[in-house]
Amino acid sequence: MTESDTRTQTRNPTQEQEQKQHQSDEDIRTCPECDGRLATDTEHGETVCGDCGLVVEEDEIDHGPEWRAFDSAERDKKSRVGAPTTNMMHDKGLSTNIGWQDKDAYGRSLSSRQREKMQRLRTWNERFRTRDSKERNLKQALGEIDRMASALGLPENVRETASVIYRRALEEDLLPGRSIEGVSTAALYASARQAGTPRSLDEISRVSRVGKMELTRTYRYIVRELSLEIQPADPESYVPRFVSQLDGSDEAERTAKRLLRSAKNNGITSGKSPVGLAAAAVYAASLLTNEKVTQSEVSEVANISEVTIRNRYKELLEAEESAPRWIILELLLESSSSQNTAH
DNA sequence: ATGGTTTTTACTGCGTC
DNA sequence: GACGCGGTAAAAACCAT
Repeated sequence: MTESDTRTQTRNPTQEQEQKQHQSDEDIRTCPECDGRLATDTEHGETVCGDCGLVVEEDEIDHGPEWRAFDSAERDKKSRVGAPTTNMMHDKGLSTNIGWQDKDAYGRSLSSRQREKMQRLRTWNERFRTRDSKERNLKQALGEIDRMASALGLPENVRETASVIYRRALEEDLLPGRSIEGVSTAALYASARQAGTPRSLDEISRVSRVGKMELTRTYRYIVRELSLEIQPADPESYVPRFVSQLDGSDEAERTAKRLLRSAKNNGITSGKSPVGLAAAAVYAASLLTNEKVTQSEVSEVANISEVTIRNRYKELLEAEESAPRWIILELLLESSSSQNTAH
């Protein structure tokens, strides 16, 4: 029972109930030495004689987990030892949480007296939990981040970093004068870019309650004040999403990425919008792989005008033709790579 | 605020199905 | 004739200064 002892939470009464039952299910065999009753000691994984203390069997329990995991993410998912702390909850999930069901640890209903008591505890616990304005602020912001992230299909780690960024903004008193929505949106935008799964400003502001203007202002502010290091979005990171939205093949995806790489090496990408480049690459790739996709379809999923796609994709194809010179250019660029966004 | 750059809007012409 | 595509000019948006 060490596992449940370390927990302060009583989130899952039924599981512990099962464990109890399992434990009382003892062997009733007799000792080979003195015929005394044998007892199973589940704590140490031994079967011992109750009379003479002879250990009949030992190490019969595998103390390791009964599951297997092949990477750390899987391990996180399967391990149920302790509650993981998470930045997605305003108190990192460490505060006491009183269940809403009026049941005790064994799943039995409480008496009405107990119920009243628990209700009072719940009230007070909630008041302490979200005591000051910062906590309440954070709570709302994290809810907002969560909502937007799911609307955009962003993975959990992005939400986590967004939470961290927001938390930092809060700690550095960056909030006054700015809306909670604005800052949470900016935090999400920043973390999505940091994680290499960027969403364009348009996409973000579509699910956010704040307009694009406020978002960009807040975003810039946050990035500056927290000195976050966010590189300009890599066009390639948009490609997989666009290709899949257009039902393109892996072949097309690879081709698009190759085009972008050669374009980058030719130095024609600087100053151009990454989304536009990605869209153009996807379109160009669809031509090269004979997968019919129209410009308007690409412009639809990428939210980029057809004109931009036209302009970019021509440049991409030209760059591809002068491919052999990449290597030289690459070397030249790398020696003076400090300013590849110069303009 | 300003100037330079990029993107968008709107419109037109051309070829094909 | 609708559609996909290409081009252009002017407006709008963006960015560093």
